[in-house]
Amino acid sequence: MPELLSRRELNKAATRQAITDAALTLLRAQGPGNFTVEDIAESAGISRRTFFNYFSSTEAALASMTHGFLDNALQQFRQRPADEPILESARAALMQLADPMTVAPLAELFTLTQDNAVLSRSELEAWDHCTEEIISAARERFAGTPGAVVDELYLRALAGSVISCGKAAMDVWFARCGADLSPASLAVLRQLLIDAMGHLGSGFGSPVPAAGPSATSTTATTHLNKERL
Amino acid sequence: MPELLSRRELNKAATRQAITDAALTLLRAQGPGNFTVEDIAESAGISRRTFFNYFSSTEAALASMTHGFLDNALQQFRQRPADEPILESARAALMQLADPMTVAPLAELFTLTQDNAVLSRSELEAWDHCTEEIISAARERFAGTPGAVVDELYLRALAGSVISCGKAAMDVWFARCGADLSPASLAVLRQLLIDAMGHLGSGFGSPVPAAGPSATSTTATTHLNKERL
DNA sequence: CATGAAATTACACTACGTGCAAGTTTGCAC
DNA sequence: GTGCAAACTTGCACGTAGTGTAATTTCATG
Repeated sequence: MPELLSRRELNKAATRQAITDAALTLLRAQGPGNFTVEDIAESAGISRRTFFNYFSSTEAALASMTHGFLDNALQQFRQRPADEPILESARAALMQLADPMTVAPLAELFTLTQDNAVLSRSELEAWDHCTEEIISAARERFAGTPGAVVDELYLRALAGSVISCGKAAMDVWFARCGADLSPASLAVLRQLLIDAMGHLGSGFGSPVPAAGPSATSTTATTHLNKERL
Repeated sequence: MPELLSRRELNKAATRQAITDAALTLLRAQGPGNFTVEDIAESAGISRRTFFNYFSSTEAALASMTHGFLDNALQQFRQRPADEPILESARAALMQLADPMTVAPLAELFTLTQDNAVLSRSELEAWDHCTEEIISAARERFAGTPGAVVDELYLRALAGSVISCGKAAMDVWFARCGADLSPASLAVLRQLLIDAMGHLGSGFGSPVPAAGPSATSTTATTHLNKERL
């Protein structure tokens, strides 16, 4: 009776989930750096060795949330029509992130680890990994148009900049709203993402975001400054 | 007889240098991950414990080169006139990197570590650290103009994008030219940096770099593709 | 149920990173 | 120079990370 997912795969998924849950619980309770892999394993009901069969480190286990978050955005990007301007595709993909269910784990993770060097390092790695995937996705898209010569520099500079803008928007949002997930807060995040992509699309011509033809960009970002960054 | 640098500081600088030299030598000889901190310490003529008084890990010792490299660029940025367009300042600062003496250590480090996860992680951290510093520098610059409201999102998105473009240019350059430090190769790097900043300044409007008013941008980047990335 | 593949586990081992308490070097005042 | 205090180095011990290996258990399939 072959189901969609075999027993083995279900077990693995459950174990994986148990590990990340246990890691997050311990992070909440003890704070970063105050618990060991053994603690996680015990809390997840597995052996220390099994933990390492799933993740190479504590940080990797926690960063899997960020990976899931970014994979979500990447999936959105891949589904955009190929003839759409690429910056518009990126904007639309990033917009999907301003969803309560999506950002919630990342927001908490951010607040819990923002002052921890070794953990933010894994976050960096996750963003970088996403950049590489965007490069692949964009390369495939351009390769679809026949006869086009793909400029590797263009791809990499673009993908890196898009990710940087997404990261900048989230950083500012976290600094401004903390872990607030209210509709108003998420609206701020959306506007920040729009504004950041607006800056990118207009070549960073002016610190005051010029309202694009399609974006009714209220200058919500220019009124607040001196945030805790 | 108080010299410019006291004996203590000279000794520390020498030890620090001995450590990084030893680490680089071992990296060349054994390859990444095939030597220990103890090996470095012995090669540098110090104890294992002393190594950790200077660097928190092997990767940190090696990443100090990248830090020096990027600090150089940052210094250039800070020296640009405050009324200059900020993207032009960034372009000028990045241009300083295309200097044989400056890129040589970084180029070698890159070729030696490009397929090593744990080492490139430290490189990422160095670039991120530089981003934060650029944000500070740019914030100070804008704060200089009286009455200006500093848009934190603009700052962070801009700094991140500039760094991403610099990184993209170096990545493409390494992929294309390897560790070649000939004048021709460095000219390629300069052109890549110019083109990347051109893309950024024009809002990534077209994959073909539009020759800016001041840049005689031959489209050197569009002819080659399928590089080993 | 029998059999083999896949996953978990215990165990051992190397290396990392740090606290601590010595010992050594340097700077400074007398 | 002598003495002293601060800075630096070193050895030691300890807990933890991460990995290889071999034995054991769990699952799928005939």
